[in-house]
Amino acid sequence: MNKRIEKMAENRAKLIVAAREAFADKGYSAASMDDITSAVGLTRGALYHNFGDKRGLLAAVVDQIDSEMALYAQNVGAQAADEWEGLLAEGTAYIEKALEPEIQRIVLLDGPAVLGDPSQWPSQNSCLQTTKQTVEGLISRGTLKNIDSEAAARLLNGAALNAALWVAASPTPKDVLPHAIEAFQALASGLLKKPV
Amino acid sequence: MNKRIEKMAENRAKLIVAAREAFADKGYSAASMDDITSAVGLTRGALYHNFGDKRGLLAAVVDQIDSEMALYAQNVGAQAADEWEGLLAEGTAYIEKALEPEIQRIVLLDGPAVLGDPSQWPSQNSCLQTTKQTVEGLISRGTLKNIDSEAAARLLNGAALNAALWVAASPTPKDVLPHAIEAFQALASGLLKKPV
DNA sequence: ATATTTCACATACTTAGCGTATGTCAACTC
DNA sequence: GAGTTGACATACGCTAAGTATGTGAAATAT
Repeated sequence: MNKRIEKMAENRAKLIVAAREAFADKGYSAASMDDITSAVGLTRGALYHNFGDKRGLLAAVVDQIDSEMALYAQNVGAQAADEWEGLLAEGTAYIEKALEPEIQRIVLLDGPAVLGDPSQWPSQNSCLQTTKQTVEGLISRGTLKNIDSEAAARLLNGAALNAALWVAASPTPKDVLPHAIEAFQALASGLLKKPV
Repeated sequence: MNKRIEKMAENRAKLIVAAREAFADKGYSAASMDDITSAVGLTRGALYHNFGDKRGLLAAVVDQIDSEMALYAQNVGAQAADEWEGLLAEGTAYIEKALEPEIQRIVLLDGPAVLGDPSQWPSQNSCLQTTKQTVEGLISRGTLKNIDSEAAARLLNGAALNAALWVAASPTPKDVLPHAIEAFQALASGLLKKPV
């Protein structure tokens, strides 16, 4: 029973997949809603019914990607030797993830422009929450200086984000990436109470 | 003589002013070119002749703002006691500048989304160049660790930028700003060879 | 089991705004 | 002062977002 809500969820998922592809490929504004819907055998009617408007669709896509990234970052962080290494690992993982064109285009470029500041997103930017928690743990354990955890998390993410943009846009990403990671870890070490 | 190029420069300037206002107010995509031109008694013909397309207009606006910011940052940095203090001062100046809605909307949100990575802009992001030079000076003097100067500059700017976005979006910017600045300075100190 | 309602989605239409092709008149050239 | 250039205006087409309305299958009621 309830074949309708089942079908609806299925269509929503299909639309998000199609939108994700189109947004990544052409960018938000150049991606047409007719193309997205017809790619999965639906019409704009379905889109407006499910997501309200084009922004709503982008929000749904961003939310999905964001969740995936947070999950990934958490896994990477959990595998590190200690929590401090975990923070560094999370950061570099973030940089590497952000090298994917899809992430850049949708989450780092179009997302903020269309939806506004990431920290205000309904998805709450789960990625940010992850690092914030790690930072808090490290502060309470006396590893890090006693600074505002949200501030630290935001700046770390911002640094990593720009590092990724820079690396991706460079003609030789492979050569530049190590420099970016090195710089990131140097900056992060500024948060340590007792410098290495 | 040459009344024509004079008039043209004047019109260009007027259009940039109008565009700057419209972009800051409504955002890039919502700002209509008809509105911009009619606001200064011209038509879209003038706009397309001078800037090629809408993107070209945004590029011109961004270029102007960027130059202003670089000039400001340099002045602030030059007034500091030493070069290290100058770097910190530049960073906080950047954060404070980025609190202006105009800067945020045009340079930090719409700019990257429409024009792509800032470091590839024709204006070369003069602001970035300024910090890069400061960093190089500090490295050669042995104050900072020997890391890639461009990487350091990019990450510092990125951190500052996100700090500004965060502060501006917060319900109580005044209270949050000091935390942002504190975190920024902590991060920056990670670049120091001999920690304070 | 049939009638009724609901609602997920389709269809048709309106409108806004970018880009382009063409026109025009003042400013420079010869 | 006739010809040419070029900065800008005018007019048009086209794409694409949003909206209002239609439709048929699934859920519910009788």
